[in-house]
Amino acid sequence: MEDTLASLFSDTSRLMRRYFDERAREIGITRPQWQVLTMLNRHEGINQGGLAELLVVEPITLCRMVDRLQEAELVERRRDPNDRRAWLLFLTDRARQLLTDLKPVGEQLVQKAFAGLEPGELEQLRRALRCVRDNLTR
Amino acid sequence: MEDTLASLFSDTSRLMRRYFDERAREIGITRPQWQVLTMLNRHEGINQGGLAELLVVEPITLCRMVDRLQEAELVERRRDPNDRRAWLLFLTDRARQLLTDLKPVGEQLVQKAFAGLEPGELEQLRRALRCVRDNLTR
DNA sequence: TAATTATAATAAGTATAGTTATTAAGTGTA
DNA sequence: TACACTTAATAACTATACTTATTATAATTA
Repeated sequence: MEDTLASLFSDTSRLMRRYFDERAREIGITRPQWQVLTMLNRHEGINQGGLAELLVVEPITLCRMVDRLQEAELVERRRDPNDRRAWLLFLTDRARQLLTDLKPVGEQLVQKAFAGLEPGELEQLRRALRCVRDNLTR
Repeated sequence: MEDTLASLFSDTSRLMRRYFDERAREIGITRPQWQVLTMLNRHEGINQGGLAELLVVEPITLCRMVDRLQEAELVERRRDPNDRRAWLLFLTDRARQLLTDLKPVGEQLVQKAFAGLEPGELEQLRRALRCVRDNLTR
């Protein structure tokens, strides 16, 4: 089996999602939702378009995720006083508690996924991935 | 911005999918469908469970994809004469033509994604990804 | 100022990917 | 042989992610 880079990429990312989701489910959240909350935690008050861009996702995708997160009382939409088209996004207290609970799950995933790789190899991996991301970002 | 490995992984794989899908659409196929056909090309006559395992996907996911591929006359299901529960999968001539048309798309994606990385770096990247995959495979 | 263009959000529709549960058919064992 | 167990496929449901198209509002330009 030749293990092309492309197939290695899709396999590893699917496996990471699967691992995280299995553990996050009992806490009541999915990995993409957790990514939204994490990013929002660092940029509270951002609007949907801006958050979509940070997450490298289409605006409609984020819109639907915010719908569900709002329904779950994890995210609050407030009107932007300066732009009546836009919503500003905020975490609820419940979301902050969830993030605290999920921190060890994320850490364990990273530990398990990258076990056996030296710090230098990890740094090289990070550099290669950044390069790929920049090559494909338009 | 810290660029965690986990977020770099999900960003790069999403960007790769996006790039491929944009170009494959006019040919009338999605990236996961193309992966199914490619794998099937190497393992014609395999059953659905076996193909799902090769693709690191749940059987139900593959089942639905084969439904659509069959509808598009790209895949043919034939009964396994030795196991009446199972289907054996075969490519149609239309699928073979598609694969020929898509080959340069895949090659261009790889070229664009990994531009600027030395052969040694690519080999190291492949090794790291294999390690991650094996760490997470159960 | 009026018309045009751009932007923010979202609707409708489809594909992928997972969950649990079900059906049908093999396999093994008492 | 009869029963339990396993396996192959799939149904129903949900979440993510994309497409094109629409609505409302802002910004720009003629």
